[in-house]
Amino acid sequence: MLTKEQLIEYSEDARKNYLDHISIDCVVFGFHEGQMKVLLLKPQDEEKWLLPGGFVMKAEPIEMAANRILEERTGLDKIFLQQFHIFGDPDRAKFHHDLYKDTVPDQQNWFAKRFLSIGYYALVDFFGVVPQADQFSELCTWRDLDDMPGLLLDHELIFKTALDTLRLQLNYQPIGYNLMPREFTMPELQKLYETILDKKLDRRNFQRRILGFGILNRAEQPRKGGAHKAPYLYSFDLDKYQNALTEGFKGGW
Amino acid sequence: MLTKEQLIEYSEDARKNYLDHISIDCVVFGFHEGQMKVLLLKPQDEEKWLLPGGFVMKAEPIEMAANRILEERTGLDKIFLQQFHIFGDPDRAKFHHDLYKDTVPDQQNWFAKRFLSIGYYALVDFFGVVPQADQFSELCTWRDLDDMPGLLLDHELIFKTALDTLRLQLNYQPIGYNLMPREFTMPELQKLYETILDKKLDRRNFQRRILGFGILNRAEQPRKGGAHKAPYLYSFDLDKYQNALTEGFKGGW
DNA sequence: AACAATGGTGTATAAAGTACACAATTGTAA
DNA sequence: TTACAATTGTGTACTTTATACACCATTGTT
Repeated sequence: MLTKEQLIEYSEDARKNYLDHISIDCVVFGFHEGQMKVLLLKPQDEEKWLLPGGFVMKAEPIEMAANRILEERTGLDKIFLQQFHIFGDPDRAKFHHDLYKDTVPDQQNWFAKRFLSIGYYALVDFFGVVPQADQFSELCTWRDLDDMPGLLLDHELIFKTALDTLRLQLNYQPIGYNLMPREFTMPELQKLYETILDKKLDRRNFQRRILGFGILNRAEQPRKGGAHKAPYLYSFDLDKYQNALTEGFKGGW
Repeated sequence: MLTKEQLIEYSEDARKNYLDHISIDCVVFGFHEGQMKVLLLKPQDEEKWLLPGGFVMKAEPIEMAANRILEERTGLDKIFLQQFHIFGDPDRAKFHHDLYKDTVPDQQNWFAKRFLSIGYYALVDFFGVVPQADQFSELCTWRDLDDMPGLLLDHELIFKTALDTLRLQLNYQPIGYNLMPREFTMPELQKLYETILDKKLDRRNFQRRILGFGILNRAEQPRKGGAHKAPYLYSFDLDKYQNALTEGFKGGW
């Protein structure tokens, strides 16, 4: 929790630089060891957590704002971002207002405003991220999708909406380039799909379908060294992948 | 075009009642005589047209704002609305700013601000709508989808995005309840789909697919009186329709 | 050498999508 | 009255896609 003075200083700064009433919240997905991860912040002196978020500078395109905000949290630039919804309930963000309402007048508290929040989801390379807390938080870290803590404000809703959108996208767009390492095996990619969809897929049918999309290149050499049969390594054909992103697939899972 | 005084008065009013920096633009689709229609406004002294739009009151949920704005333009209440994107380019709405920049100082011109616009599309009953121009416009009327005039600002982009979204929704959601009269024939419904998708569909396969969704009731009596064979009349089963809206279909066209 | 675990490939079957044919009804023209 | 065009209802063969399941190959372990 900020001191009264810190809050007022932050507020003055924000009033100068940021658009009123607009915030951005991001659901950052990563994938590691067969687990879907979400980047979360733990505010100081709070039980519940928050999605990484921020504000839009007065002359900044919103997509650029989302990128800037996530670069601060992850160290990554040029993140794959997808705007998915705007959350505009008048009471969605009374939290910071209530927190300080007795000590700081609303005029001086940037957070006392009503905020509409633009929801972005991001797909990022787990290993590329160096989580970095912001000034309100004591912790910024990955959390497993099936071990999510409670979230403040309406961030549960934002998260859930992002996940639903991602699942829908899976039906008509390729997913994975931003989440997988450069080279990966078919079972690894399948695990990603299974994690996002939260259900088992048939190994053989998955392989046929994915290969049918025609966006993968198979490496000459299989991966050696592990136990069991050596699996082939695949990588995304970026040209065809980008094309599939724009054109879209048919059908559903 | 407003006079200087009108603009200043409007601006004072708006500053009091509306959220800064946020606007709403709506793409209202109707269907009549086998043609897809969009509700457009023709501003005074302008060649190009605009989508109906407005602002969000300080304590008003955004969905309610969209509803209020459209009620003013159409006379309809409880409109089927779908938020589909937020348009946030910093330069997207410099139009009204430029128009008055020499006569009204930015401080007094509500339109001189930067606006992020929330895009909603609406599906409405063509006959239920009584188009009503706003104070900036000389005309509010339906335009054919294939006879669209030029649009101001980024409204071409907003319109196009809405149409793309609608086409996508067609793949996994029922469409039609809000666009068709209570009773309609299968060829009439097919025409709606063909118009939205802008392509011919096979009559027999369309019928099978639509009936397969299980959201239609067939009336006892076919429609009499027309030339040619009397077609059956169908209506949507609202319960099943609503359920399909939530649950969604599979596959694509 | 047998075995468990994993991965690659194939095949039979079911479901869905596509293409097309034919019969029924109704108004119009000959 | 009859032939015809236009429109609608229904069926059927074919193709493509989805699903379920079987078999073999490779590698480390026992």
